[in-house]
Amino acid sequence: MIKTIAGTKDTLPIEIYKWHYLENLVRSVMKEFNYKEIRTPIFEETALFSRGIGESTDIVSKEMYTFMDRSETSLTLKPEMTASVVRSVLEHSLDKQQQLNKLYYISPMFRQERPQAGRYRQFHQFGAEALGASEPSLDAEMIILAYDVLKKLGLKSLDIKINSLGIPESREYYKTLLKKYLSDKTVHLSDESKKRLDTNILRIFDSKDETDQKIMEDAPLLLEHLDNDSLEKFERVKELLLLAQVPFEVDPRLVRGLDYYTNTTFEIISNSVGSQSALCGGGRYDLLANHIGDRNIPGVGFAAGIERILLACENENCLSINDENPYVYLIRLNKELVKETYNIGLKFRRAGISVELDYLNRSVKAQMREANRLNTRKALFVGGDEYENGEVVLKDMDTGDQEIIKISQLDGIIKKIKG
RNA sequence: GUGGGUAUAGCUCAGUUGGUUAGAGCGUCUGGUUGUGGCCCAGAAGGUCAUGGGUUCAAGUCCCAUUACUCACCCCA
Repeated sequence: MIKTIAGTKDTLPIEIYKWHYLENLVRSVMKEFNYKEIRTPIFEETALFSRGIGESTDIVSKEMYTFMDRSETSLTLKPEMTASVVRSVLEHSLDKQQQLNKLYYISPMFRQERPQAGRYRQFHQFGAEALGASEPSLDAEMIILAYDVLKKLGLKSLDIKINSLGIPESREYYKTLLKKYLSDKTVHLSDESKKRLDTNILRIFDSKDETDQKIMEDAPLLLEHLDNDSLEKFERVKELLLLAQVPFEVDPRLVRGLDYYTNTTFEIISNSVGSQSALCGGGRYDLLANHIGDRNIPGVGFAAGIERILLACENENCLSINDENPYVYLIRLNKELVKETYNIGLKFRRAGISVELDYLNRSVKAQMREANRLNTRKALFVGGDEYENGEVVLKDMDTGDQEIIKISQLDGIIKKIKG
């Protein structure tokens, strides 16, 4: 038997309503904030990601699905969306048509990691990117936007962590301070962290190793060494979050893995999922456009993991009601009336009312059981004396009440149901 | 890439110190008097006990290998 490959999964009909619900919610919140949807190809030239995300990152160095096509071009399935969106804005000069572009997406992403709870090789993200302004109001808007979606789903145990990485100049200076601080402690660091000394020293803060954490407790913090402009922007982000009544905590240790971040970074964490607890992450990337293109476009954005969010919803019992069932089930009382029943069903369907009926030649009892299983609101009986008299019987499945309706009045009934 | 766990019906799982024909609940299907669901009752279908080897008179059960799944590390959504 051929099965799905590791780290991918089928989303079966029984659970699809959750995805529809989440997707609809995302679209409506995005509309409230005036973000426009953008769709980009599932694969891009490899160079876009290696340059945009950063050669030294884990994503680029070991997690990308990269392959050659027949013309020997190196292609990569998108591992994240920001680089693609920025590429698209540059390519179509959206930044020249209007100064600020507010964009959102819902899309699959691909990373070749070892799968575990809340981590898949094909996974799905929704997210937003605002390109063309470095105003802190947009940084705050990203956090508010993401938080509103999660809140509207009914999620409770959410922690928002924010930090500022400042600008490269102050960050470089700070790195020398950190190196100096660690210089006499290097031997005590974990092997992983020793490697980070050269590749990405900031990420030693992320280490889960206990001795590492102890060492880092007294380390100098980037937040204490920001330039004045970055500090002021960070203050404004915090002000706006307070005003929006979005709870957050400043986490000076929050260091995101991607190279392109400047100033604001943030993460939304849930403690009702497994160890992959980040539902959402994002930040500002004012330098990215220049990296992959020919001009500067300041930007800020976030990405949220749909599988993780749905997992959290499951564990917190949100989204438990599936309302994607047909409205009425047609019960065929006499076997000879197959065509007639089918035709009445078609009438409902073409009028925009969702209908199911029997395709298996089953007994009336079996048809009723099916109607009950589907949880339809009504059952409509076609056949017997009533049908001979030009009538059908409409039964309410909750109350059990039945009423006799002239077939000639069916159009009116349909109108009433729709109204 | 590293480490732990698991593998018996469509799903969730029992299966004793190895011992006849492998079980339950849920789900599915049929029926419980002409044409009416849920609850209840009766019945039916459904299994290469992951795969391959080994030990034994005898293996779902013990041993080894393989594969798959799963959780965690690294990192991330």
